[in-house]
Amino acid sequence: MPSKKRVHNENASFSFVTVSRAAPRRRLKAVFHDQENLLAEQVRLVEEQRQTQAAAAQTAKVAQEEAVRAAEQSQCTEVNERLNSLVRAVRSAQFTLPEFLLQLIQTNDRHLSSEITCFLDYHGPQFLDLLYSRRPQLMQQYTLNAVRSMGERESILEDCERIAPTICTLLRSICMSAAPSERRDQELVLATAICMLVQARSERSNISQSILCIYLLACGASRSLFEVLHHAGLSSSYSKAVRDLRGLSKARLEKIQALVRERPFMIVWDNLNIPFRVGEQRQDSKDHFDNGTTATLIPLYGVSYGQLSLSMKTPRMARLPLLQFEPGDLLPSPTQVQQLEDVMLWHIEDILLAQFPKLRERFQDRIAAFPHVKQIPVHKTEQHPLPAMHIDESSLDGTMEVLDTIVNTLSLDSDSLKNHGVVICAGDQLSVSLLDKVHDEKLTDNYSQWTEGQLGLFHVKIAGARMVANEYWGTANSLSPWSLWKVNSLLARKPLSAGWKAKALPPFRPIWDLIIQIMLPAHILDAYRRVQQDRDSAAGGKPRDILYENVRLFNRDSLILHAFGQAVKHGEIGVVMTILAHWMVMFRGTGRMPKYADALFECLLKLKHMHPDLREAFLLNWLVNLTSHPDGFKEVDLLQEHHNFWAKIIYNAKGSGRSWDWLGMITVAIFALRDVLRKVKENYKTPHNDHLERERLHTFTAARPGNEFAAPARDLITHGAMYANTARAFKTFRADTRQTVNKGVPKDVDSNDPAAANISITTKT
DNA sequence: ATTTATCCCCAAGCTTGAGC
DNA sequence: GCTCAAGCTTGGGGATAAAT
Repeated sequence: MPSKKRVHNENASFSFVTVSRAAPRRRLKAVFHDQENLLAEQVRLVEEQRQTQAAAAQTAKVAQEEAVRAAEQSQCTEVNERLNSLVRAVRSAQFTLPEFLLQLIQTNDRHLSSEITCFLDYHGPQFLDLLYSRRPQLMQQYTLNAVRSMGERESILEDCERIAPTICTLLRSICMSAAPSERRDQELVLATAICMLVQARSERSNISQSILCIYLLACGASRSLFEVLHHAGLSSSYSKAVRDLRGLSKARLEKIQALVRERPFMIVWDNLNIPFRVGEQRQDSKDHFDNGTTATLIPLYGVSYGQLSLSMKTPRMARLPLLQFEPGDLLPSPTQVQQLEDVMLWHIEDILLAQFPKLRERFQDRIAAFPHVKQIPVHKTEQHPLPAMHIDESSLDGTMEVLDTIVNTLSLDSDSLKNHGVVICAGDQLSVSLLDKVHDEKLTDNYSQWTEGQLGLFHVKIAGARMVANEYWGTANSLSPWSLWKVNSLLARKPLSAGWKAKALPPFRPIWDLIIQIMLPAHILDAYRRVQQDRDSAAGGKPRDILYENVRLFNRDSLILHAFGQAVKHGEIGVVMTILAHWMVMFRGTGRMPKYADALFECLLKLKHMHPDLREAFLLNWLVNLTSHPDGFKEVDLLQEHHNFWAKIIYNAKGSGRSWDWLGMITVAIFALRDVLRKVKENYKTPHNDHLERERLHTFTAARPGNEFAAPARDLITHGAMYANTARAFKTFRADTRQTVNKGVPKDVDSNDPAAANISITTKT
């Protein structure tokens, strides 16, 4: 026991030693002899004393409590006595007790009523607390009902009917015609009119006007429109609208700042380009791009606060992102190959059944379930957009500035960051690789300690679609009976530029629609018509049917693309990973997409070696679901792109006059374009086109006409698998084997010359 | 030419204190 | 303890300078 030890020490040191007259030796010895006994005795005495004191304190305390209890008792009996006498008085006044209480509260006697009002003002909460502690369930039920009835009181018209029945009847008789209109909700007009009248009476009752002015602001109404509607009484003034919006965003930001202190979160950012174009360029007004960055904060699903501690990240020791990898990591594993095959087979069947719903109905119980690997449970993701930053994130400095600004916006310091743990940062390939490069900036804060890059799956999907489109695009205007170009022009769709040689990247939407919506279902339906008997036609010295090979490869690759899109939609993150493992090889095979191939390789290997908790969080939050529908998942970076889309509309509406005019024109065009696109989709959704059948594309044909015009497509998996055989493969992820050797100063050189100090680098083999 | 920020004024509502 | 009015606060509107 520490206390005993302290006693021991104190007593042991309690001896005086005088230098001038030393104690007699024998006496000293005796003391020494007895010292242990003496100490034990002293310890015993001190302990005894302490016990007596404690006992005395205990008795005193008990006595005091006793007294208090007695006092309480007597007070209680006294109070009870008084209460009883009161109740007797009440009864003698011909009241029952409940009657008395209710009447007391409802009394209209001036003085009594005032007292009751005062009582409720000062002791109301206490009174309610007492009621609650007496009958919790009753009070809960009551509160719930009260809140519910408050919520129901939303209809303005109902309130009006109650408060001002005469005016309501009057207005109704004016605006309601005998025959109710089909196209117009007259109640709505009535409610609006009442709101306007009420606001004219008191400018403080302006809820409907406030809502309308926010709406106008979001639509990008001009200031003059605001003026007109405001003076008409339909909306509030422009300055109020701006004030409200500012208040709204301030409140949102405060909410986010509170949120990041109690919930784990991830951040996604993307750059936002707003073109400002002028009709006639002048020295002081030219076309220019405004580069900015928008970010969104997403609370993590399935992770508790502080669970992703910073220690889960292994410290980065080298400039290059070094990875430990084995031969098995270079290709998809056999399980993954099997998974992909299952998924592809399931999708082939699903596409057939989607075209013939009656078939699905008929064989309802015999349709196999989707081969699940690892699915994100259905949940609803919250999203909190952060203020747009006028920073160009596509540079190292910009990325650091973005991170700093976000941390400032969230008012996080190093302590709260430490409490929160690892922050997952999502973005496109460029953002993630920049984030990775920021890691070796030693001078500033070490961002790598608390960030984890997450490759955006939407951009991977775009890359995958481009790969398929470019590989099977063929040559424009060639006579080959099948190529993506051929199909595109047969369907009279908008001419595109694709293929590996094309200068511009193919637009994503049109090629996705072409491949997934139109060609894949058509091919599968056509292939179902035939039983494939031919095997690899290229084997041996047989003549090659290049078109047949192309179509088969295309079917495989587009099916993978389709499976990826579906897996994303349903939150099937296991299948997504499987496909990524395949695409990693296929991107290599193209020879033109090294960045995405590297990014996927790095991403998958990082995931393999990641701390299990962090990996789970990473995977569960790789996709978001804003609707909580089972098929409502989407990629995190797509969400950000959608934000940018809206930001552009709203921001541009408030830009300077020129851009406003310009954007006004564009937005009109966007809707027109979208309508056209929809129409095209509707018309071509189930293309009944016998081109595939006529050309017998899904059959091996030895001497096919037009074969000589077809450009053979590569089997991207085969090509990609060969990449690892090259000398410089994966060089980004391997440590630099060169070592520095100090060879000293050569003898024939002046040793005072610092430039002569020769350190040479040799390669160790 | 238009938006945005700021200042000033006004009206409604709330608080406080005097008078009854 | 109630009523009423003065004073204070808040929110809204309008004008105008600054910015774009």
